[in-house]
Amino acid sequence: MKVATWNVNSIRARLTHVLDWLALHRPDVLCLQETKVADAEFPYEPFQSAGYHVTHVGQKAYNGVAAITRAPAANAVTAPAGLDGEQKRALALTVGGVRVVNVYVPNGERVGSDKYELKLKWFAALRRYVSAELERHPLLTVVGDFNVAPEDRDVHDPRLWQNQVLFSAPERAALRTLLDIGLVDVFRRFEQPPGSYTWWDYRQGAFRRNLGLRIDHILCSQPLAGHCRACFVDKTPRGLERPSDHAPVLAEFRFEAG
DNA sequence: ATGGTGGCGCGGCCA
Repeated sequence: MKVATWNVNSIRARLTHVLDWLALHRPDVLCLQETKVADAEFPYEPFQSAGYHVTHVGQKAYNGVAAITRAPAANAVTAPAGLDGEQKRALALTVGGVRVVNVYVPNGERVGSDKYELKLKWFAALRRYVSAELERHPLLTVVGDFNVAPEDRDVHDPRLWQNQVLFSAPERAALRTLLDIGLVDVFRRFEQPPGSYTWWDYRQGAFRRNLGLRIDHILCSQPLAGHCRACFVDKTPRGLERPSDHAPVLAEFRFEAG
């Protein structure tokens, strides 16, 4: 089973990139963030033609999350408790026996701003929601754009980024609370190239210079993490014409028979 | 340099 996450920064602007990537990797579930469309404007048809089902919760111009699944999803929740505000940033569903929570955590603007405080509150609500989900679903993954780099090695220049939004200590502590309740960052279960990032600013040739941060994650419950056989960032789409500023992250799981 | 690039949607917000 393959699970992927990708902040596409507009599904309409990135439709060809996403369809090409889907055809190449054939994930069982691809979670998207920043679709930037209301539900009625989502381009369902091309995904259905590719043999996929779409669960989407979005709004005009901002935010929006989707799960693209090979099998029909079960028990989809598009307004998770505590994460159900005007901003469409979370959904949950079950596919292939795995509970998948797809999140687009608020960016936080800058340390100390109102949006920063909202981001920390959002993390607290996410922790509460995931704790409840874990009790019902031992095989659970929380994926998406968390807008936080966990460690020094996830930032091209940790000294430059210390106390900055996306890497401040309170944000990292908030992300860590998800690990404290039992989730595992499966990316670090495997050997990775140094300088592995998932987001590069559009400005000043950041991608070409690999000035990035690892802020998109696949966090798994311990029972599910035990089945994880690979996890990697695919930088390829970030190098295409008119790319998203994020690259997709993909994890592969094996469930032995019997 | 309080900049810079990009999406949405057509001025300014958001990232």
